Amino acid sequence: MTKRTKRSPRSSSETTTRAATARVPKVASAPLRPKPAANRAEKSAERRAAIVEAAMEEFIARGFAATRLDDVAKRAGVAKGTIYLHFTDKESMFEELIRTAIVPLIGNITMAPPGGSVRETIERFAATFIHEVVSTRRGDIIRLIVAEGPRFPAIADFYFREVVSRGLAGITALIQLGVASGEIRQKELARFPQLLVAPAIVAVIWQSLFARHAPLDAIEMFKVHLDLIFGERRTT
Amino acid sequence: MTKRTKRSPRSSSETTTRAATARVPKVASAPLRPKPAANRAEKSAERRAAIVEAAMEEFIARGFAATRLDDVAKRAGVAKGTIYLHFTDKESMFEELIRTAIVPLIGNITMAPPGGSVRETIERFAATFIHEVVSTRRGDIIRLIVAEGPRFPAIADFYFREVVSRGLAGITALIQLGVASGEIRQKELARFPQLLVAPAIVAVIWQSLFARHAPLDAIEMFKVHLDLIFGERRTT
DNA sequence: TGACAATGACTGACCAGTCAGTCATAATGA
DNA sequence: TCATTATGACTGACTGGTCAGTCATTGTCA
Repeated sequence: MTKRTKRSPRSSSETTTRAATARVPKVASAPLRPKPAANRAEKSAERRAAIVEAAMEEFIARGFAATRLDDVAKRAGVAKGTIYLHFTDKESMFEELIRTAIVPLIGNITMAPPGGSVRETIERFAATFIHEVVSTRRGDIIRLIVAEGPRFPAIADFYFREVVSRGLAGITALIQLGVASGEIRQKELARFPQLLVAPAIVAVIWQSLFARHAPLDAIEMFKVHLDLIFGERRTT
Repeated sequence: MTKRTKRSPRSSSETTTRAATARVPKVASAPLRPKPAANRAEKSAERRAAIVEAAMEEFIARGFAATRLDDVAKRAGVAKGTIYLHFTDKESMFEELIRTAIVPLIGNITMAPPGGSVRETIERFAATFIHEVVSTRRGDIIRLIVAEGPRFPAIADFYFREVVSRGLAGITALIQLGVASGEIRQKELARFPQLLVAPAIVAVIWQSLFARHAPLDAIEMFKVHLDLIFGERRTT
């Protein structure tokens, strides 16, 4: 019921921990040293980070229902009980994980440096997305949301509010900019910003399911897609 | 191990079954009456169909791991043991379900009447797809494949072989036709047929996750998408 | 009546969540 | 500075419940 209100981990110095095992400086008064990483709070934060990392891995590999917390604990190098010091239960753990995993995406997405043409902006954005999401484990998180969303309305809601609606709003603005400047012919595109990102979504899914059957050059595909919207690309 | 090879259910008269409980006519010779459905084979087929139907429902709602066969049995109006007369175990049941659920899709997809322009053909095809898949439970099956695919390589493989590669091949052919006839400007599109279907995939996902937040007119979206490919549509 | 289909109580493995006990670290005081 | 006490993070054996799969019994058709 009552959620623990640990603050999220700030520092994450992993290697130093082992190095400092032998002796712990007894600076009783000053909490001025964030680096050496050996006091209680920091260790706890590190463990939490390890749990989060391990849980992410397991959830991605097996889905929510099939993931065993015993396995998560083992992977994190921690006893099962420890998990419950950081999370109330499996379900809220899952939800919290998805939430925190998504947040950094928003940061990257919303910052859209307005330099250059609309096409350039979108191209840059798409390259970032493909590089940071499609080709990494974050893509799996998106797949995870698609997979578990219907069973976790809270997650679907959160994702819609924080990512989808904002992202689409930003893209709509970009499209309108492009229409105004004459770069984009098709005015109707602004009504369906989903069309612009659709290839990226498909790339994520393809990556998870079919990459080993037929690899897909997401960047190149997206360029062709942009050619459809902006007209033939000049040969680079 | 050994798969049972019952043929798929043909007749499905559900209400009549209950109505006919009291007395069963003894027409031993003539199998000319498909409706009353009371001999052994037919009853068995009906039960199997009920199980398949119920299992589909449960798997879509909960995913593979979280689905209880007790619930499937209850929903199908059957004892749990009966399920094991038709399927070896939960896993092979799931795989077989997905396979048989997908087959009808192929039928609908491959039949592409070549009348009219390429755009018309694609438009007709898309309308069918959206009507038959996006707006129905078959869309959920696609989502289910996305969700469970990584854990069931056999399913991902099957799906790629039987649906994705064939579908994309057909679409590639259509695109090349369009390029040859001058309807499609962008030759490169043939390299990424995924681009043509991407909006449909996105529509499926949107439907499952976000429809209640923001309904999406898939048909209209697809038309705008085709306008990008074929040029502005003439006002109907 | 014989053959086969259907049943559902039962088994055993599995797993989320608990909690009494341990021990490294922090606090206190002399 | 060192000894003593207090703290609370961490552990992992344990519990209660769940559920896939089985099989002896019962029902039904030909």
